[in-house]
Amino acid sequence: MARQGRPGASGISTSERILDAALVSFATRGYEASSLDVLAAGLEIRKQTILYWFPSKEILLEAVIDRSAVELSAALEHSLTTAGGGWSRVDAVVRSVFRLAARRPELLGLVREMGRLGTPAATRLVVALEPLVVRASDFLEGEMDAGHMRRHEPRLLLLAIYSTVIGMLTEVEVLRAFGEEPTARSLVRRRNEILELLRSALVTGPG
Amino acid sequence: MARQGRPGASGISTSERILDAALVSFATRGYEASSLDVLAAGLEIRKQTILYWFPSKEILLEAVIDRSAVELSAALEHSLTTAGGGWSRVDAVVRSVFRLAARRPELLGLVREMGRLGTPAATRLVVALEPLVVRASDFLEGEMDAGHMRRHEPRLLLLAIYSTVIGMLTEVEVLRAFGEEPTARSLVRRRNEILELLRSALVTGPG
DNA sequence: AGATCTGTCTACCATATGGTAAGTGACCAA
DNA sequence: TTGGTCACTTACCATATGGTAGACAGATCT
Repeated sequence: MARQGRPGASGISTSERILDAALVSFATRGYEASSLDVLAAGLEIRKQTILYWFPSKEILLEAVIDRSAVELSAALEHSLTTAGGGWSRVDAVVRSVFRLAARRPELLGLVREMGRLGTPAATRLVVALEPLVVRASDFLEGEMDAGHMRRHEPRLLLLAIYSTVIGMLTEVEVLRAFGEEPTARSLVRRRNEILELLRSALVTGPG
Repeated sequence: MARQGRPGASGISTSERILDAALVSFATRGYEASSLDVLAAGLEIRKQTILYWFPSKEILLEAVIDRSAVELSAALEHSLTTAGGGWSRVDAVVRSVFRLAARRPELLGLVREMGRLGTPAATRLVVALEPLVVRASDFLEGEMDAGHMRRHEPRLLLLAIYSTVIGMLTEVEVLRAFGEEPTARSLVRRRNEILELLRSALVTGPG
């Protein structure tokens, strides 16, 4: 892994700036379509400075993934662990994902990009997020056992929730086709729509 | 648009073979990451033959999109128009999307790729599929008015359904992370899971 | 037979790509 | 003062990219 490099007068270190820009580019244009030259130009440094901190493009990708995985875990783990039981915890997690999407959309974009970054890059991200999946899945199963939620296969249910949330957060072009502009207001509407849907799909008893 | 070119002895015309291969490559590797040289090599022709039929890479993309839009519309329009009313129509449409995913996964992959193919390519696909969206949206609204389905904003509901289905069909890497192998058996399980979920989320009255 | 059209090819080209090698200046410890 | 490390640079390079120009064989038309 690349060492840190102290922050210059500018505030954040060069390597951090590179990671930030690379994350955005990988998440929006895609890894293969991102070029080190363009990246460097955007940062007003030379390409070789990038290669100084990250000896190859692939190593840069790995660094981006590792850092993003940490950030993603941090954002989710809190609400997944501490929020109340039953539906209110699902609600809390979904809300925190939406909050994350508003603050750092690139992170969700990178997750969506996973599919194209075949092995081993995708594996790296998957492995890093695995504990989260396990925890979420166990939680859902427990709630079903307790009769608080309709019975489904926890993993598949989780996959469905994931797909819905990620899709509604990242598919900007499709959004437009469906008449939604990617504004903050729209984000809230989409969040509420998902919550309603999930609630009526999952919660048992009087609605 | 490129003319057709009669089919050689081999069966299908060169231009069709190019479109097929390009669709697969665009859908899996992405447009920018697909190279004409590699495409040509896979077809055992020279790159210039591709450029003969499609004068530029972008024109090739447009042709791929146009053809795919036709195929997508055809696959969906039938079940969207003819299947029974209420829930059974939603059921029929979802099933036909899954059938399409089994037969021609590239088509769904291309749709998912839309986001990265910014304007005007994405617009092209969106415009071509717009009538489908309108019809589906109107149908949902009608069912809600009739009290057959829980009230939601039709467009947002459609977007959520779209996200879920596309996600569960195309996010192979995530699938693995969630313990699902991309087999035919798994496809059926995922389909049934989605149908159950949607049913409990949408259908009113005794479940 | 000669001219034309069609489909594919070889030969190039300018540019962009990821990456190597070797510098340069600032700072720091001896 | 000098030697070394750090952060970043200029100078290259082999390869791959999308695309142009034009040759060539076979079919079709006159």
